[in-house]
Amino acid sequence: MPAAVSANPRTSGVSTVLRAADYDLDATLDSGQAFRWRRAGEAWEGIVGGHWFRLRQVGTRLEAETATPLPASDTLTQYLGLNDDLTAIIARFPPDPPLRSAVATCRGLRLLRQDPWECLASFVLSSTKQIVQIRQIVETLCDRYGEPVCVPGPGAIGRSFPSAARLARCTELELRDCRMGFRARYLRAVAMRVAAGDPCLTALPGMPLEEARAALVSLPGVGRKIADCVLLFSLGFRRAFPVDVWVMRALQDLYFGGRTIAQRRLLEFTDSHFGPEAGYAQQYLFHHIRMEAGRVPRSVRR
DNA sequence: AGCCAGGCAGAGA
DNA sequence: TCTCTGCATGGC
Repeated sequence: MPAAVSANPRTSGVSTVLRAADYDLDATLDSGQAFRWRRAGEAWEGIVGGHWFRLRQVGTRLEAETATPLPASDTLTQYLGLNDDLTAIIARFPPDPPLRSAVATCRGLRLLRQDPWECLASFVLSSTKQIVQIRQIVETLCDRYGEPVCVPGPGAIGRSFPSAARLARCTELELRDCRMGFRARYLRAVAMRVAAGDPCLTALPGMPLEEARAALVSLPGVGRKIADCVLLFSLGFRRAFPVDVWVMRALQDLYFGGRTIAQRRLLEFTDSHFGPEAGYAQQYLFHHIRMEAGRVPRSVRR
């Protein structure tokens, strides 16, 4: 990926320009995969690999500003899924009307490749929480237990997502104080397991899907749905298909004529119907229905 | 004011 | 194997 690098006197960091054809940064960063990105005018600000970034998309140009000299140049490219061949991926979707409609609306949406620990911990916090609330909890957790990160501006400071080892040293009460309720016990237990290397998250991508999923589900507070989020959003398992309440309803409405379907049958369906890029299909469906819901007042929805 | 949120675990049938 | 319930908290 060719990148023009230039000094940026305002931030004493640097700016990079990446090519981002067939890419939708807004959809990608606002589709419930990651919880720390926040809008800053036309741009998005967040932290990847311990480095602060400000991202702005202008057409097929993706401008990335950092506060310090750039980390390895492909860090961001990997994270943002810029190298995914979206045309080939979408060509592998089953040609059904719901997916066509989702692609027509959200084309350019990508799967992120997040840090596995941050992804796992964030989704442990996600159960029966709205996305806005997950964001709040994660921010509090970072403010209190993350490591300082350079950001532009005098006296400003950012925080990394706290490591498993750091959170393993927290008491359940300290975690509860971050407003995460009953999830505190799970987060603490998961942090202790991961800090002890059981499972070793970086070893999971080399395993078969079922095996990696089983390793994640063995963690307290991690079931099929959260495991699939981690498999899909951080470990590169593109067949993983997280089914949350939204996707459940959408699948029943769009593929089963509104009838309620047993969880078992639904998983058999998603496994067989959506093919090798099932995870991408899932994310298109999820983002699509969430955008539609956003435009309709709650009172009009079912 | 009440319903529900990118669920999971344990109990009981 | 399936269904039901408790769990903390806050947006809408």
